Amino acid sequence: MTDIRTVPTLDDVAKMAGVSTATVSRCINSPDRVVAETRSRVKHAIDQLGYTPNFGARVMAARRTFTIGAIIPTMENAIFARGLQAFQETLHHKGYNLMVASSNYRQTNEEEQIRSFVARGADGVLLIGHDRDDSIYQYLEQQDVPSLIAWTFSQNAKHPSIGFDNKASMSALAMEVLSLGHTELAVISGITKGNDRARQRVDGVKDALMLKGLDVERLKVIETKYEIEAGGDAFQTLRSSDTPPSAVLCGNDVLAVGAILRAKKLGLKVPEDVSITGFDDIQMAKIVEPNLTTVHVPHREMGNRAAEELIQMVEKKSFGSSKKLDTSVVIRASLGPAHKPKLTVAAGD
Amino acid sequence: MTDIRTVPTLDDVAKMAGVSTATVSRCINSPDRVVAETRSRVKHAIDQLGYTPNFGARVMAARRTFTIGAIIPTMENAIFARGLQAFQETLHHKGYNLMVASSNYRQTNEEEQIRSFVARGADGVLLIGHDRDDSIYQYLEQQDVPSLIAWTFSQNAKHPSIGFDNKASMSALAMEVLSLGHTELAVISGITKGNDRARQRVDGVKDALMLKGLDVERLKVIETKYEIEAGGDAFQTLRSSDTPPSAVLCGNDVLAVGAILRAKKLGLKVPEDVSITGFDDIQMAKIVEPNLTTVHVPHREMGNRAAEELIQMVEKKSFGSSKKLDTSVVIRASLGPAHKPKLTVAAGD
DNA sequence: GCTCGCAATGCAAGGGCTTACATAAGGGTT
DNA sequence: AACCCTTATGTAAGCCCTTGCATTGCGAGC
Repeated sequence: MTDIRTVPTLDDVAKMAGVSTATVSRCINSPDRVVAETRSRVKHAIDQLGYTPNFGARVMAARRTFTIGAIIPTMENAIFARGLQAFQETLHHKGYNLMVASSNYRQTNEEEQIRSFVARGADGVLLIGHDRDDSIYQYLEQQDVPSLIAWTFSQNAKHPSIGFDNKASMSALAMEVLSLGHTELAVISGITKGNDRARQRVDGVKDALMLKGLDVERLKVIETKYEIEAGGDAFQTLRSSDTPPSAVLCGNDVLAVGAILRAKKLGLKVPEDVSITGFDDIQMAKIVEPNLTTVHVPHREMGNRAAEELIQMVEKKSFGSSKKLDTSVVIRASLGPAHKPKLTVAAGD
Repeated sequence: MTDIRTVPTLDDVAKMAGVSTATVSRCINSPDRVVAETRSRVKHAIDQLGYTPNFGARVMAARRTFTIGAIIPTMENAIFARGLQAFQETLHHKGYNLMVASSNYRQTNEEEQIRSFVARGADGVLLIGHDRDDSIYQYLEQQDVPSLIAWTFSQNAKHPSIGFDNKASMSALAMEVLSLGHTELAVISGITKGNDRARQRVDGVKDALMLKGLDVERLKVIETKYEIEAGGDAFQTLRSSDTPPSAVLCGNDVLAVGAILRAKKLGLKVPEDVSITGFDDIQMAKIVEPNLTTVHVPHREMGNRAAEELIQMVEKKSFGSSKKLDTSVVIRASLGPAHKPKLTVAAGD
């Protein structure tokens, strides 16, 4: 009956349980260092008082926030949403909270967000892709905040990453396309500047062409925003060239869906008149008609593993190890054999 | 040349600028209380040292974290992802960070997450929908953490909300359906337990039936998870009844897409054989074939406004005011006039 | 010229927790 | 029985800011 109406502190719990604050703290943070009987006494007191540790004090004393920051291009793209969902689930499981910010594919935004997270005491940060200014990595190192890169994987990068090989995956897909006799290929890519994933996907197509002994120079590449409409516009541009491609490989499913919709609008049949492929295998791929041939990426697994690895790095102060996840080419109706369209193109202009 | 290799603190800045720590603090937090000349001196010192305020200490002293928590059912549904994206953007704009957790439509999870966020010192929390145990609201009140509810709106609820009228919106859609002559309606709903939004949508359909003088009892309602496959299964169940519905209204677009895909798989034509509608107007609605008739919801606006309102509540300690946003029925190809399937009566009686 | 008020700044008290180190108690060993 | 080691717990020193109150300095009003 002393202080009614005030938030209980460690001290209160300690007094109630007849132990020191250190013991209470240990009960909470490393229970095995306290004998069972004491522990139960403390627990009882905690319940009685409805005690919750004060976050600020804890952060200050422990120099940890149990918070992980993730900076992704946008939550609106299903692939990030899905991976992030998995990431958060694992984080939560291990007692961490997730802070999220989005960069909108802008490096300056990303940098600002990183600094903001560090200032907010994030124990670690998850970043997408390797491409960014070196000063940011230095900053993170100087501030002693571990970072892990996801949605891509590269063996020889300086920083640990968990993801897949964008180049090889795209190359595998392109090989499938080429094996169907297509020779006139085009790529609708996302903006490659500052986006190694987009760049690698384009490179993957080039790899395949080289492997088949085809002329890489003839590959048409259009870069545009990752939006449905943009994909459609790019497709239309490609079609209106003198030598319209018989197969269009898109940098992701969103662009591919845009291309398919536009193709249909132009009166083209997919894949009879033109084959179209995507990348990511999001839900839409199985909804659009024809269903989209694409590269399947294990987004959830990536999110889960990224969380585990990052926590390792935070807790064990390990440097972090990279992990490559497998992707698979999923052949669906949007890809068909090449027919030389001759001059039967109905659309055009 | 004293302590090399250590993170600079307020003290260091103060010494360097030749002022007290209080002045430095004021420079950062309320610059107008410091004279310009001093301010610039301090700024200079901050830059020189690369000083960043220590988060923990700051939280502890100021009793604020500038962090807002949002607990949503799942990031994987585009409607939450999109709203959340907007929410985060506005938050960031105003100097707040976003913490995210997902409940997977489970109340117990949600409660745990709420407590976790409060313990982590969230300045406010964003919740989805009204349905939850009263004890949670009490807890939030007792802990003095303001909360705002989104994705729904109800005038007379005890708690402030920003969203739309699920019931009226669905009712408006149902009226459109009924006006096309459909009499045999069915609903594929999300699980309504603990989900007022789902419940209200079903109620909206019932409202419309009553308004038209039709028998509400005859409305078939199936509840299932918000997943494509589940929507398909539910559709199939409905079709296999003795009196298959001529129009199926789905609780959201995901279910509707599932229903459409399954309908096609079963050899049915949409909307000739059966009309199908959704709710939310996500991207998929315009991709699935036929395009989906649905209710358009201003997700981004909702996210932005929710952020503004919640910050108001946090900073001004205001109770928070509710705001209803407008939705609109979007008629697309998946909805057509009723034909009595067997005894082909012309529509429009 | 003196007093008063106000603006700018300084002083120093917390704020609640973690953890290195100190102490105490118990048990095994010789 | 003396000794040492281990285990359980206590003591108290931070951790680094914010902010109420105190102090100083200056111009205006009388």
